[in-house]
Amino acid sequence: MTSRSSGDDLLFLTDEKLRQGIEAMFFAYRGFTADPDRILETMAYGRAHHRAIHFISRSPGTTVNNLLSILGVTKQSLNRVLRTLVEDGLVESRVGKSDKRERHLFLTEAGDALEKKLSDAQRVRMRTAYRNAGPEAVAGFRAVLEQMMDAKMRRHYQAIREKDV
Amino acid sequence: MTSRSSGDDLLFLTDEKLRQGIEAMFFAYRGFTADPDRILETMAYGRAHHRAIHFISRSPGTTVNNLLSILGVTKQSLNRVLRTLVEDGLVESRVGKSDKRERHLFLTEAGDALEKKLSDAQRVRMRTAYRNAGPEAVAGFRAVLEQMMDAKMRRHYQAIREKDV
DNA sequence: ATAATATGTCAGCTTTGTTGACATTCCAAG
DNA sequence: CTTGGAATGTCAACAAAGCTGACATATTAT
Repeated sequence: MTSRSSGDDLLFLTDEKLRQGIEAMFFAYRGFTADPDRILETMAYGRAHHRAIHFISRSPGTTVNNLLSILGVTKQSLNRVLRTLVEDGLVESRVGKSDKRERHLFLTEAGDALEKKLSDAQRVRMRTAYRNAGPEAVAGFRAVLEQMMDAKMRRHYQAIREKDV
Repeated sequence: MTSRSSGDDLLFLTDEKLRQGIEAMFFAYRGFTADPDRILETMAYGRAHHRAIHFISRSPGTTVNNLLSILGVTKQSLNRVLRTLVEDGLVESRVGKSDKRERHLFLTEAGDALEKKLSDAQRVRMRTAYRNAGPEAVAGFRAVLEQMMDAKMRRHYQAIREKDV
């Protein structure tokens, strides 16, 4: 653990450093989304579809409400995306067994194929970045990102993460 | 420097870890923009205005073309944002001295005040995250982000960064 | 003179978010 | 067994912020 107290060098907390961090986030997020975006624009889908597919893939059988909460959008906005994905046969929406009001979402084979395609593209960049930066940098990267999340989002993040601890 | 070769433990490069990194970026970016977004939605501005204001503040006198290249949008899109900022007296656009085709962009006092307000909100979160994670984590965070950028964006990032090295 | 550059602007389109209203289905509490 | 509330779907209208294409203007470079 890094010490956070007294004698520590606090130069990493100057406004200038913080501004650089803000810019790094901005530029990096652009890179982060660039590869899947390129794939998506060749079809009739956008980033919103990618996000839905990603989280359905990560939590098969998740309900619409849960997905809503993860994605942080309105049900109308999500519904529009989900409808096209169901119509196009990428997502299957099954009525809940115990509670029939709920819809449980699954990727079809075609949906899974697209997920893999998008996720591969994104992971290639992540893997290269991770490898170039090294394991310690990656640990730091994740620590800072986790601290940057809203508490609610952090819970979602940790819930999904608890797959391999 | 962290070693990148042979005997190293490569568990940080598993697909599962990479997926977690992808989700961390997604959730963290939401947190990253949340605070300024809350301020912006009380006025007639959005995230696009914030970005313009941020980079004009960082590089006073920058040209429209340079800003275009940093933000990665079309001139029509930027122009819409810039026009409202100039109309509202937050940004000043001065005809270039040596090349009169160029417009150099500056924040007015009012623009600077808004920049500070937005940037303060964003930095509070960054500072807390940085402090909680510690200096080494921050170094790793920035190393990974830098690796994640497109080469072109990395050049912009480094150009701005070279203010305090 | 002519070509290229930097900028601004008009019009129209797309994606993805928002509200508000309303219907349906179903669980659960009284 | 009725009724309230929850989960979902859907319609309409709207806004922010991207995009393309076309065109005008001023200025600089060749």
